Amino acid sequence: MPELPEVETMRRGVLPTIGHTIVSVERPPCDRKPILFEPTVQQWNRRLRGRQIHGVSRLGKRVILEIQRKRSSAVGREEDDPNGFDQAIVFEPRMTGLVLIADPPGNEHLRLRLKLEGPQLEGPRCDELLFWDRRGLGTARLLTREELQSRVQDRLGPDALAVGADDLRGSLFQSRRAVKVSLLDQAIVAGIGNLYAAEILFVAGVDPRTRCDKISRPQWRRIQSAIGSVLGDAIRHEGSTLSDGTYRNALNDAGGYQNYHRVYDREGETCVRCRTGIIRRIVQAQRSTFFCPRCQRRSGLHAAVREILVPPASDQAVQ
DNA sequence: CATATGTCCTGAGAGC
DNA sequence: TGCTCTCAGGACATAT
Repeated sequence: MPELPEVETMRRGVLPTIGHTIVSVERPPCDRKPILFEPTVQQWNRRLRGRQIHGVSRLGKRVILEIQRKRSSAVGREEDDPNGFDQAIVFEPRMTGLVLIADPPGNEHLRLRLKLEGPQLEGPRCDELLFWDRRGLGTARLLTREELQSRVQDRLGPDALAVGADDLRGSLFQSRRAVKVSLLDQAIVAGIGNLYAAEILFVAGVDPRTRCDKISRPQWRRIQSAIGSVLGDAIRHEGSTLSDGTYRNALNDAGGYQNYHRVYDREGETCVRCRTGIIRRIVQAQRSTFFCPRCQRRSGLHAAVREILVPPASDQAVQ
């Protein structure tokens, strides 16, 4: 389920396509229902043929291919304008979508192929860029720069890697929703999904059921700090490939952060921090939430402080 | 207005 | 073994 770390890893993986020219756009035949794709493939070709990829960015959980603007030269010929982009391809992987420059996991479920040409420098081959999506909940859209602003950027809160504790508190201090549900709201903060919300609140030592209007300033600071550390670690490990094996980076390699999950999908296991609590699974807004009832409490002292008062069995103590 | 629920999709796994 | 059923959760539509 690509969330910020997975999408950021995809983004980095397709950076080598920058400077390449789009030769054609194809929608491979697919037995299944086609993904949401707009406008038509003819429009994609008309608007993209001969254009260069100017940059690759990320907005929340979307990968953005920036398409270089054309400008008219003195003699009236169109040429590439190195100063910007006027269109954007927006890939939204949702559950099982992948943006690839390597062969996809299978020939089935290939949704889009961009044929590219460009200077073949050292590094991975970039003669095509693919969008593959097993479940077909993902989307691929071609937007103008203005549409990217109004239809994507303006609807998102600050990026999770840049959000401040006061942003979070300011948006949520009157909200009665559970904090875990609010962290999934992309209009509050962009990039966090179900898996990382659980990991973040574990690191922050906050009970996921806590109402936002009951969260203290120090707790917001710990949540903000945990957002940065958890997502940063996950990016360093190139995201999480769960047991279904779906998530892959742009070269079709699995991520590694699943080996570091502390609570996600660990119901019934002993908490890795206190070595006493048993990880619980509850359902919030129709999604699984995992947490340690001992380390994550709605009120009272932060777990790190409690450890001083009530030390858990630690490795040092055993030694 | 804020918050909650329903919807889409495929394939893995459970249970019989 | 082979069938049916449930579940996973992104974002958005619709309901309360």
